[in-house]
Order: sequence, then structure tokens, then C-alpha cells
Amino acid sequence: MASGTQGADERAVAQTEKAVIELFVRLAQVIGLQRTVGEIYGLLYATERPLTMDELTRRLRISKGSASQGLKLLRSFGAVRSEYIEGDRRDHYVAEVEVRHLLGGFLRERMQPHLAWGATRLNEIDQLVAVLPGDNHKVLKDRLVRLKRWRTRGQRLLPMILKLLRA
Amino acid sequence: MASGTQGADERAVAQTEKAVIELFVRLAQVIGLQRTVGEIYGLLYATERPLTMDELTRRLRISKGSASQGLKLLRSFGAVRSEYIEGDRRDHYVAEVEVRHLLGGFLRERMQPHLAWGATRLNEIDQLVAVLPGDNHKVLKDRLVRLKRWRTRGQRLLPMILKLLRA
DNA sequence: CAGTTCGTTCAATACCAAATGAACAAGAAA
DNA sequence: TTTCTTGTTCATTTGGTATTGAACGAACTG
Repeated sequence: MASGTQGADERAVAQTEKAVIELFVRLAQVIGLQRTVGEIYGLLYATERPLTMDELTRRLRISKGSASQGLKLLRSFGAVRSEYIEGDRRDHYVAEVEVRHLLGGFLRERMQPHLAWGATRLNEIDQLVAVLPGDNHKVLKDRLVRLKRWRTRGQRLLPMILKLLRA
Repeated sequence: MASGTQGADERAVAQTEKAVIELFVRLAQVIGLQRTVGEIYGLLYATERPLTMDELTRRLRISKGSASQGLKLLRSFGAVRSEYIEGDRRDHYVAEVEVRHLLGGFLRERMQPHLAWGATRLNEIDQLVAVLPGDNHKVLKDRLVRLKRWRTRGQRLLPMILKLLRA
């Protein structure tokens, strides 16, 4: 292969890498994760070979602290795992390329707690309106019934999405 | 009705109101909207009677600017509409009690653009990898195919959710 | 053992987006 | 017309949180 073509190759790969990182940075922002988390996952996703924390900090220009915390989060989501490499005591990280790991982990660890909190809160509100006399505050009661329907719906939605992730 | 019971009533209503607002504040935070937007929608949701901007700023202790911008956003979502009241030139706002208006508007105005952006970006990446020689970078190409599958999936998910909202 | 390497934690900092409020425009009232 | 009322916009301030980097513990190495 000619070295000119080779150079074009490298450029294309580098650009791709950058674009993939950008993609995951955006995804991270949309679902409310730190930009560094998106960067880390993006770089790992675009790289076949396992990377050390040191490589992540150098290539992404982020601090050791950010890398450590980002990787911790991504591991808790099951979106990244560390691979053992013979004769190197450093951790080597690879992306779980099934994106559902990232999204599934996010839903499990971040979304679910919110839904649970909302359900609890709605029950508490229920207690409050229960003491109100029957025909007064009819509209308020009606609206709360609507909200409770949403609790059910929301709790149904999560499994649905998870199922969709699996498909 | 005894005035003591009446007092208990008012307390319960006030607490309910507060709890409903809290609920929507949390929802707002989860989907990445400003706290004030959640507060506004929450108060309107908990109140039968249409409210003026002035009432919103006083009861929520937020600035006129925040109220104006929050209402603007909520109207753009179709989650709030203004009602004309005879002999009062001020705008009077009521919540669209179908929560799907809020979520639907959010998906339409906020989520959809991100998906569109991602789709465009993926096409650009496609162009980049297209120039790479066949068997090299096989893994990279494979991973991009995975991402493209997600574009399709994401674009399918949105209508699904919208349908669920309607149900 | 002392000296390195590696990863984590957390207090300090830097950054950014949300909230404010003054200034403004458009009507209405007087 | 002038004066109020009402709502919007936008430059500034504020508040919250993401990122940093120093300090630390643990686990190797020589």
C-alpha cells in the first residue's frame, strides 16, 4: 500500500474516532451524564485495543480524577469492563460494544430510582387528599388520579424500553 | 362545616399543592428542564383556576423573567395555554392536565432534534469509513454498523413512546 | 526495606447555565 | 398626550456541579 494512501487512512481513522467521541459526548449530555463520561466511552468504543487510564487521560486531555470517576460510573452501568493483560498490572479498559449496556445501565441506575421516588411521593399525596371532604376539591382529586395513571404507565414503560434494547 | 376542619382542609390542600409542585420539579430535573419550569407547571397543575403571571411570580417567588420564559417554553410544548378572562387584559394561564402534552411537547421540541443531529452525524461518519480499505479496520466498521442500527431503533422508539402517551 | 506505580478520593477551582431584574415595547387607561 | 399596566428580552449575577490535582492507600518492584 502506498504511503500516501496510508496517510489518508490514518486521517480518516482519526476523524472517525473524533466523530464517534463527539457522538457519545452528545448522547451523554442528552441523558444528563458528564461530558468526560461520553468522551471516555466514545474513545473506548472507537478503539479496538484495551486502553489504560493513562492513555485515556493523555488522549482526551482529562485529569486522572475524571478518568477514574468516569470509568467507575461506566463500569457500574456495565458499559465498560476491564481486561486483564499478561504482565501488566495496570487495568485495561474496553467498551461493551452493545450499546444497550450503556443505556440499560443508565435506566437501571439513574432512571429507576426517580420513578421509585415519584411513586412514593404520589402515595404520600394520596394520603393528603384522602382527608379532604368528598365533593370539595373534585378537580384536584381528578388531576391526582391522572398522575397516578402516569405512575403505572411509567413503570410499564421501563420494561418495554429494556425489552426494546434487547431486541 | 367546623372551622377547625376547614383549617385542616386548607392545610391539606396547601401541602398537596407543594407536593405536586415538588413532583414536577423533579420531573423537570430528570428530563433536563429548568426547575422554574417544573414549578410553574406544578402550580398550574395543582390549581383549577387560571393564574396570571403576577400570581405565579408571587406564589413561587420567581422573577418575572423566569415566569415569562418558563411559560413561553411550556406553551411551545403545548403543556400550558392562556385563557381569556372577561374584563382583564392580563394573560391567564392554565395547565393542560393531560400530562402527555408536557411529555409529547418535550419529545417533539427537545428529543427529536438530537436524534436528527445524530442521524446526520452518523452519515458523515459513514462517508469517512467508506474510504478505508476493505479488510483493514474491520472492527471499527462493525461497530459503526451497530451504531447505525441504533439510529433506526431510536427513530422507531419515539413514535412508540408517543403512541404510548396517547393510550 | 525504600522507592515506584497505579488507582481512588475529595477539597478547591473553574466553568456554565439558570435566574434575575433593568430596560424596553406594546397596548390600555386616564 | 401622558401615564400605567403587562409581558418580553437580554446583559449581568448567581448557584450548582463538573473537573481538576494534590494527597492518600495499596500493591508491586528492586
